[in-house]
Amino acid sequence: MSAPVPRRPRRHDPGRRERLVEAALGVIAERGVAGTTHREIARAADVPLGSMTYHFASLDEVLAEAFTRHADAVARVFEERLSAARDPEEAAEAVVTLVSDDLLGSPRGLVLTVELYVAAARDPALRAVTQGWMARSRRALERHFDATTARELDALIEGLVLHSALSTDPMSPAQLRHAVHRFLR
Amino acid sequence: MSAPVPRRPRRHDPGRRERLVEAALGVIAERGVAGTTHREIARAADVPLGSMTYHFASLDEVLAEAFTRHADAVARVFEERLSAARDPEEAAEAVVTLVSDDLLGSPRGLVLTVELYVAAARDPALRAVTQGWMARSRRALERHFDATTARELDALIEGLVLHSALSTDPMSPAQLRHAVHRFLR
DNA sequence: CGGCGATATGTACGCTTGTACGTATGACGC
DNA sequence: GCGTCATACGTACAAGCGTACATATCGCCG
Repeated sequence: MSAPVPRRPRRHDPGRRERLVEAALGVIAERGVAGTTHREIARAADVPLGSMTYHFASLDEVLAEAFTRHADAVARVFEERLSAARDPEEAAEAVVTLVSDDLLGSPRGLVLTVELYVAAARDPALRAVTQGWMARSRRALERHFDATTARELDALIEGLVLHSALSTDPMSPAQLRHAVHRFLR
Repeated sequence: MSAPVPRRPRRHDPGRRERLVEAALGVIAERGVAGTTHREIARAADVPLGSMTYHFASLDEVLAEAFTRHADAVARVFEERLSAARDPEEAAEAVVTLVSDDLLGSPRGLVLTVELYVAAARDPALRAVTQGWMARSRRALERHFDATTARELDALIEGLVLHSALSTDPMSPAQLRHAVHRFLR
């Protein structure tokens, strides 16, 4: 009785490329860019190694697409929250929700963002991604605030998120609200 | 006539361990943690590969010491600038100088900091480093501001630095001053 | 329904990595 | 002076990497 070798039955998997990009994001969040390899992504998506080289020209290409997807997702939430606000007061509250719920809600997005920053420091293509993302955030804020305020507020958001993430005791929503209102007062 | 093989004459190099840690920081800044290897550090410090395994138990140990050194250096400057200020007005100006000159002055320190953040996300030992650093910064700010203000201001500084670093057009000292004073007003 | 081109798969190769370890050497205490 | 031991050095090795490529498979169009 030979061992029942589990031959891989998988075939005809449309959208596999997208699933691979998604799997790559998961691996980056869990192991970091440093621990993100063709083999690790393939394992996460349950596809053979060869599938990676078929769908992507290089590992850098996978990373670029994954980070682009991440930035786009975060920017979209940012825009939705802010476009739902009807006045500066609601906009301020939207920012608080954004930080405490969306950005600090799960460690995953946070880790991905910092990983992107590091990667962007050395890859011009990724720097374009971060810059486009920053521009979208600022534009969303400018629906409610003047350009200078928008830029400064965007920086404050960044700082609040990062600081809370690194801290042993993250700032509570009330503390975040206090900081935002103090700045906008 | 045999080729004059350049035998390595180096011997008896007290303080080599420290030089290696310093060299590691240079490599991290230039190639990132991902590109930081025993061989790369050894090359940067002009020592043989074997010297690495003699002085350090593992590569992680080198990274930990290097990042600790970096955090300490930045925190020290932070403390010096703020302890030199005599009143909140001077303290505010010290913060502006800190951000525009010390933190944004050279890309090196900035890259090292973000690399540290990423590494700390996965290494508890490094998280202790970032937390100790943050505590020192806050304590320095508390010489001039109440605890809440200190914490919020610290976050704002973080955001201003990161945002300027990622942006195509970094904020000018005047713009930074505007943001700081607006928050403290 | 037949074949062909896009997609999927397994494997091999050359390279770099972290680390271990045997040997060499010279500074320093006696 | 001399022996000893911390320090320094060169090299070897197994593991894991990105990537290339020959082969297999099957949806789709004629």
